[in-house]
Amino acid sequence: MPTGSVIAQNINRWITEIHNSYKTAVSVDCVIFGYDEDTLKVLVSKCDMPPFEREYSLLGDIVHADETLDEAALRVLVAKTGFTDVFLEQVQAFSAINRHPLGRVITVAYYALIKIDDAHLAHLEQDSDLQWLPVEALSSLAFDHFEIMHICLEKMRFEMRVRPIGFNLLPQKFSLLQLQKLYEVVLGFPLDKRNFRRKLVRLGILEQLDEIESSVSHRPARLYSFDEAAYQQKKIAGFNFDL
Amino acid sequence: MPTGSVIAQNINRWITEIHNSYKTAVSVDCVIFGYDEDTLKVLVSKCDMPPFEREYSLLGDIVHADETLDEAALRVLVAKTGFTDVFLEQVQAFSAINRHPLGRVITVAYYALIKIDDAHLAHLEQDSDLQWLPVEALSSLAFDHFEIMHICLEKMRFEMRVRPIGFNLLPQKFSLLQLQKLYEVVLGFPLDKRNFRRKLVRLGILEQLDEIESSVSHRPARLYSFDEAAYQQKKIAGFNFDL
DNA sequence: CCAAAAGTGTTATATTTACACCCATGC
DNA sequence: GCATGGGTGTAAATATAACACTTTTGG
Repeated sequence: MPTGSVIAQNINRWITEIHNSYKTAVSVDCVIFGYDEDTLKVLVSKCDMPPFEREYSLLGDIVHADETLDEAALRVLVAKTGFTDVFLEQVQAFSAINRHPLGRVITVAYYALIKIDDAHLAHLEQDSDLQWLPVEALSSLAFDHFEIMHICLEKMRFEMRVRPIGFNLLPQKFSLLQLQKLYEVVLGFPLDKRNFRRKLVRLGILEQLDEIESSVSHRPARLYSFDEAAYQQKKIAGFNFDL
Repeated sequence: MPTGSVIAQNINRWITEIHNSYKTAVSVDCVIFGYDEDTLKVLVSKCDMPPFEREYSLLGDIVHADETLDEAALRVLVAKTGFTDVFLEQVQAFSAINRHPLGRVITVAYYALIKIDDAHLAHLEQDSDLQWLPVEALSSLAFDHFEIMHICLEKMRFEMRVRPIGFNLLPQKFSLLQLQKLYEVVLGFPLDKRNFRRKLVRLGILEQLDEIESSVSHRPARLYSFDEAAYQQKKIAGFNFDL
């Protein structure tokens, strides 16, 4: 059992160490994925910090004293995209000592999934520094953001197979082939149409709507929506997407 | 395209924000799992910081200016356990604003898997503040460490089913029933002996040794070891433990 | 000879895969 | 009427799950 003075000594050591570490800043960076034109895209911003003026960077910011990491990530997302209905998931911290040119900045990466729609695109028009770039087209980003993007992409791909998060990239109402195409694009391999449909329908987490596609120049597809309530019920019994 | 002065302005804003955020410290906390006496245990330390003097805490420390998070976690682990051969995996950051009584401390949690052996236990004797406690027996820890432990436990359980990490908790040489028992204890449900053996052997990641158990009062079991090289080869072709 | 764990195969069931044609709509 | 994607079923192969007895060793 430590005596009182040992305790006081330990606390002093801690206070000293915490003060010493006050030269480390903490930030969040968001890898914001969207799906548009059968392509997986990332929202990036022109970088205004040397030596990366010619590069794009992820959207991020320093974490404020009065907010958690989740709150900071959501703040960045809302500020830049105007969205509040986003799927946001912490991935991991990046801490290479010289990853930031202005000093020690440890960053915590998140990935976000958002539905790209016309309202959103209109909102973006007002910020000419922001751009949706196809994931496949990216080969470098400012700082260590390319590595961060890549790791978040892998995590997202993995989780896509295990949890029903893909719906966050699609409109509320979608056809089964839209969904299949999304999986094919994100996972990077083709899926059998009949097997895919059977599997998804039998999972029981899709709600079949009394609605069909309109203004398509072929037989219109049935529309579905994700049944969150049904998923929550099934999740408890151990559940796997398994594609 | 931002002009030079806009860039300078932006950089100044960043520098200011980084300085403002210098009131946040970053720490690592390690959830160190060991397997002993058919029980999953966590290594904890008597807490010397009010108001948690009656509690145990995880092993952690402030991250130094010249080390990454991984390095800090490894440093903590080596300092406390004397081990260098450890499996260490980042889990996630915890950032509740008042999680630490001495100020804002954002912590990054790791879990570690180590082989508890006699040399290790002897090393521990010298630090009477350290203890191996059965995971099942824990109901509270200092700070938010119980929540951290719980989340790390869930992540470890999950990864145990997908990657061959369980071997890090066993001696180099083990019998199939030792391995099965480990899985049963960690996952929390019984496994069929014959199916388990068939599955593991057919995975092709175990090396059968020319050695058997000694000094057991029953028929001695064949010993195996984990074949890291074989695993690395198979992993590429997409691999799943699948228990 | 007894206790204790080692070791071993088969069958039924469920899951996964592969595969091809007719249907409804807009132009 | 034609181009386009919508929608449907079956059979073979594979994986999983359930289950009981004989063997070997130490004491």
